[in-house]
This record gives sequence, C-alpha cells and structure tokens, in this order.
Amino acid sequence: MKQHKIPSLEYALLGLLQGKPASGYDVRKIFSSTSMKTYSDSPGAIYPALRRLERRGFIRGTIEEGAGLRRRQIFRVTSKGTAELRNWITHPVTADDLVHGQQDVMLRFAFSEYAVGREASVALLKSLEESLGRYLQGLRTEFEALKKVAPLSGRLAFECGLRGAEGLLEWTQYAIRSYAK
Amino acid sequence: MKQHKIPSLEYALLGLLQGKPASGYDVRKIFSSTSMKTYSDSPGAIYPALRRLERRGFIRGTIEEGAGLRRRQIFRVTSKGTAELRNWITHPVTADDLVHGQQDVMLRFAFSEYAVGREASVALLKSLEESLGRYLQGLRTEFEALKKVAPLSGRLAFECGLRGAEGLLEWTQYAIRSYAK
DNA sequence: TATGACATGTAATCTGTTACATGATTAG
DNA sequence: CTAATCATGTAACAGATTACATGTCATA
Repeated sequence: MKQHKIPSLEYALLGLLQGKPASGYDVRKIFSSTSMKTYSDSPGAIYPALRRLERRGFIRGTIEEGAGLRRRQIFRVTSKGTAELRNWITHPVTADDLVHGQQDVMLRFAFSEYAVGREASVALLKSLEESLGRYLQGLRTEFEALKKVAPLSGRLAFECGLRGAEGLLEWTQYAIRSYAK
Repeated sequence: MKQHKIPSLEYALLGLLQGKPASGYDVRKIFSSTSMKTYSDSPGAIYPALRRLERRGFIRGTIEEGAGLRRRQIFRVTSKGTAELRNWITHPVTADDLVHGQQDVMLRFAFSEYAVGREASVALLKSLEESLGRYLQGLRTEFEALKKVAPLSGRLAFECGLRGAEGLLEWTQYAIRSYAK
C-alpha cells in the first residue's frame, strides 16, 4: 500500500484551512507572524505542500476573481480532508509522539475543539496524560542511572527534560479540569 | 563564501565523539538506546553525516585492525572539529533558538562543561536566561491578545507553551545556582 | 516613477527516511 | 547449521531551505 505519512506542516495547513479558507500567502503570513513560527513560511515549503494536499484530495483551490488584485487562489478543506484531520487528531497519543517533542500533539489539541469537538479535546488530553505517565516513569529510571556518571551539565540537561515532562503533565491535568467546568 | 549551516545531528555527533572516539555503529547504539532518541539512528543518516564531518575536516576516521571483528572505523574529533564545537556552544542564545524548541540549546549545554569548561556552561545559562526573559514577555503579550478570540483548546495550547517557557526559565535559574555552589 | 506590499511560483541543493544489501563473527 | 548481532553501506525518494523569477497594485 505504501502510504507515506503526512508531514506535520501539511496537517498544520489542513487545520488552519479547516478554521478558515485561505490562500498560500495568507497562510505564510500566519506562520510568520503568530505563535506558529515553528512552521516554515517559505514559499518553497508552503506552495508545494498545498499542491500535495490538493493532489491527495484533501483541499481544493479556487481562483478568486474580480477583487482587482492579482489572481489569488483560495483553498478549502474537502470532506476527505476533514476526515483525515479528524483521524489525525483523534489517534491516541503514543510514546513516540512524546519523544519527538510535544509540538505535534499540541497542534492536534489546538485544532481538536473546532475540528472535532470538546469530547475529542478531552479524550486527547486523557490519552496524553496516560502516555506521559509511562514516559515519565522511564525518564526517572534513566535519570537514576545517569546521575551517577554524567558531568553536572549533562545531569542538569536531563533534569530539564524531566521537569519539562512533569510540567506538561500538570498542564494536562489543569486542561482536563478546565474542560470539566 | 556560501557556508551552509551545520545540521544539529552533526553537532550531536561532534559532541559525542569529543567525549569519546567511536564508530558509526557505536553512535547509532547511543542514539537508539539513550535519551538522545530524538536523533535518528538510521544508517542512512549517521554514515553520510560522519562522511560530511570528515570531508570538512572536523573528524578523522581510522580503521581499527586486529580485534578479530569486522573492520570498524573509529572517528576522532580533530582540532578543527573541537574549534567548531566550541564555537557552536559559546554562541549567545538567540530568539530563534527558542522559537525552534530548546532541543539544540540543551544539546549545547549538555556538551558545554566537558567541551569548553564550567565558565562556558554558566555563560550559556546566563545567555539563555536573558533570551528567555525577552521571549516570555513577547509570549505574554501575544497571550493577552489571543485569549479573547481563541477557543478553549487554542487558549490552553498557548498556555502550555507559556508554562513551558516559564518552567525553562526556572530551571535555568536553578542550574545557575547549581554552578554557583 | 519608484518603492514596497501582495501573490505565486521554480530550481538547485541538502538532509533525512525507508528499504535493501553485504559480510563477519558469535551463540545456541 | 542457523540465527542473531556486529558493522557498514547504497539507492530511491520526500521534504525543506535558499535564492531567484515574475508580475500586480497602491501610494508617496
């Protein structure tokens, strides 16, 4: 079947367009000016990514006529695209998701409420909480072994990761409480 | 001059080899078994990266003879490589370093003590503290604007980033105190 | 009329992923 | 003998970066 996995830039685009149809230029502005600076705003990344999404049938672009400005192509998420986005968001959180930074999980969560609904947001948080628990256990075990041999900077760097994960767990619980109200 | 920037995988290799000369296989084991899982342990990533480092004169590989096992190439950091590593570690922390995750900064810090010295570790922490202060101010301003318009999940996701940065700042100050002792 | 923001794209190049290939040595 | 582990590599492909190219429209 050879179904290569979709890079997170494409999911970020899908999520944004689900919120509001936009042109490539619009998206670039969003990426460069808001807290989504982690994603590339270069035309060489955005335009080909939009093409790929269109080729796969997840979005459809229509050229906007009339408004006087140069041709502007507005992209809208198709029903197939919505399904893909929902599927991505509602997957349980794996250990792998945590190893490679919370970045992607947070993006999924940020889109979850609008794209799927409150229950999905809560479900994602619960899944994150569980995964994080296991992940933290592993980290603590590794830390015990490491702290005897590593130099101070190595130990502290590891502790930073540990604290980060603990903080994330606290945030997760806080977020769950926020939804309970 | 066209001096393309070195990817962090290569710095990770440089730092590891600075600590202890090793073969490509050794490094793969380290990446796959320790907390450095974020870096790829695939041969298609490691071996070409070692080649590039060697081509640039940062490391030198020597084939280990005798030990009965199959040929094993051990890589050692050259003085040019050491200089490059120190240079990378001692650069001040920029806003950009923070936007793209603390990953790289932490790697620099983890290597700092052994590769440069305690003063360098402290200097890096101080630089991080200062950068983080400014970064946090920006985040808080953005948060005020966002929290009026975003849905709950969007607001919470942003708060997660905010808390993460605050936690990192606290860790930085704790680390500075650790060195003061 | 010249500048800058709007708007879209391509080409060269680099790095990483996936999957495959090779061969030596050791343990069962 | 055969399976696992050690050890190194290559080839095809995907995606991102950088830099360049193109052209429109508003405004100073």
